[in-house]
Amino acid sequence: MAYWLFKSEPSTYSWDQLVAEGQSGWDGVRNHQASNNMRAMRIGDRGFFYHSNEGLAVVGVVEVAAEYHPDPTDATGKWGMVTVRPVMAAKTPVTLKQIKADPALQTMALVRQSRLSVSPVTEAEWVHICHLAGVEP
DNA sequence: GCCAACGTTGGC
DNA sequence: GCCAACGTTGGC
Repeated sequence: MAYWLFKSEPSTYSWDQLVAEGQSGWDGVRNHQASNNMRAMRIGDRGFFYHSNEGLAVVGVVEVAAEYHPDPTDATGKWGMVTVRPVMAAKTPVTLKQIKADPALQTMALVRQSRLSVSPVTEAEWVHICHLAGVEP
């Protein structure tokens, strides 16, 4: 199983909306690196849901419910998306500030490539952040 | 194929 | 609201 991190601006699409809807296509990604990360996802992979711009924290855990398939919002047919569903909310959101201050998390793509909206997370990073968030890895 | 101009993302 | 990082576009 692999681990990932999905960024979303809460004003555009929030954790609460995902919980309310039960699942969602991760549409709108128009960046090759982010798109390639989604291509590599398999059903059952887990990801952190991160609020960017406002909140600036990991707020929940999601699971990949459908692998890479066409993004209906893309008229060109070139881009795809995965479908995710919420697994559990973070008991304690893990802020970007915490992550940046944590020596064990400096190598995270979130820290090193701040503009990448879908990024990989290592197992060590996953376990570490789950502990900070108060959820079972 | 290079690079300047421009647009977007996202932290501060 | 500003600006750094970075991707894309278009002229040459």
